[in-house]
Amino acid sequence: MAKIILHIDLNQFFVRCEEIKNPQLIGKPVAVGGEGRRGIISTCSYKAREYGIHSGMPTFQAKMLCKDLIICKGDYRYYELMSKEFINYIRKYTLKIEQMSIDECFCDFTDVYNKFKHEDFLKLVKKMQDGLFQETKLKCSIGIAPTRFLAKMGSDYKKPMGITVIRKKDIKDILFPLSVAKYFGIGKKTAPKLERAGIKTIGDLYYSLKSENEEIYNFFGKFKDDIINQLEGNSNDEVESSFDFAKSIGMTRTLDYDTNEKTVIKQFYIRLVNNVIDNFLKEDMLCKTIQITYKDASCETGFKTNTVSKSFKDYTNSKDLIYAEALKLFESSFKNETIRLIGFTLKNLVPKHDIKVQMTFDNYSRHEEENKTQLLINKLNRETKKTTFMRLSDLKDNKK
DNA sequence: TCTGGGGTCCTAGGACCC
DNA sequence: TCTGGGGTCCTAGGACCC
Repeated sequence: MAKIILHIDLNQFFVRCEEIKNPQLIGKPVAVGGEGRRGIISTCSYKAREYGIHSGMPTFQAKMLCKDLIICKGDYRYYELMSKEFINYIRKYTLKIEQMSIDECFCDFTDVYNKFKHEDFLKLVKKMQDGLFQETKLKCSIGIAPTRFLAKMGSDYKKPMGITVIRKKDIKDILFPLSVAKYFGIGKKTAPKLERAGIKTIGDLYYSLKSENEEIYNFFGKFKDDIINQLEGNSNDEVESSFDFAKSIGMTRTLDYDTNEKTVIKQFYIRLVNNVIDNFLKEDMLCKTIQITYKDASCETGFKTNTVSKSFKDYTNSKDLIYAEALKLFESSFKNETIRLIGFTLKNLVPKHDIKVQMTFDNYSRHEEENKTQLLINKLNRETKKTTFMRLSDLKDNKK
């Protein structure tokens, strides 16, 4: 029997958190974002959207559109606490929850559904939505569907406080008329290309793939079947209520002013490296790769981002090793360009518990090449882990 | 005043091993 | 002389999402 998957999406979450903290903000043009010279809007209230403000817009531009715009700096610790309240509330209904980001999750409601008739089930979902609001003051939109993809598209369909059911037979009516840019996974680079090729709606996309339109077919390569499956309601429907480990930890920061002064950039970089290593060490993980990100200040190249990376021979959590290699990589990669942004990321992370390590990392300062790690990657015991950890992870729909 | 920052996944070319 | 082919890892870059 088909599954009943819910996707629950908190409406304008950061702004809503600010409104809960300070109800005087309700109904006003409010945005959460950076206030500095190079700040941008992260989220904004529906009132602010009436002025044409949207996320990703530079703050100064948003202020030009609405001079009364209230900018909140953003309190991410507080948002994380609210996010935990959200998940804890949903747990009253099911434990099959997969948190996708700070403000959204998938739930498998198949068992819940089986206890109710269809009509009663919708009432139950409505009750859950209202209950969340009463208990936490958070608003959410809910998509109900037999697959994750359709549930995700459903929660996006009607906001705020929407509930949208997309059964297989509803796909043509609900999704096909939508702009192709609404398709989850098609972003601002791909959508214009498709539109130029005459693919304007999700329906156009589906029929062109089905008719084996060669241009579109080649464009999507191996994903064409995934898209067809998603649009026929046959894609992945497993909700994995598992602990999802981060695969990378990093920080990037935009400088207040572009510069090519090596001493300034290096100082800035060292602060980033230290912060990233500190965050990493809290996670009980090992890493294998370090990466530096540079955003070139030259406008002609359109803020081109360059990365350089280096992998260690073995997984490590040695602060000394990572720090020393981070400096080396900087020295070998920085070419006196004018820099707008710089970042440092640790990649290829694995949980320490999953690896049996004979570590001699402490010897690093004596002889770095002597580090010998013997790794045995064990299969995660996913069942015993809880889903409270908040990490972005990806939708499994595209994975086959 | 002039476009952030946290991530994930995929791809392609080259190196290297067998 | 000439130079296969599979597999894996590393590196860099691109697209996308929240």
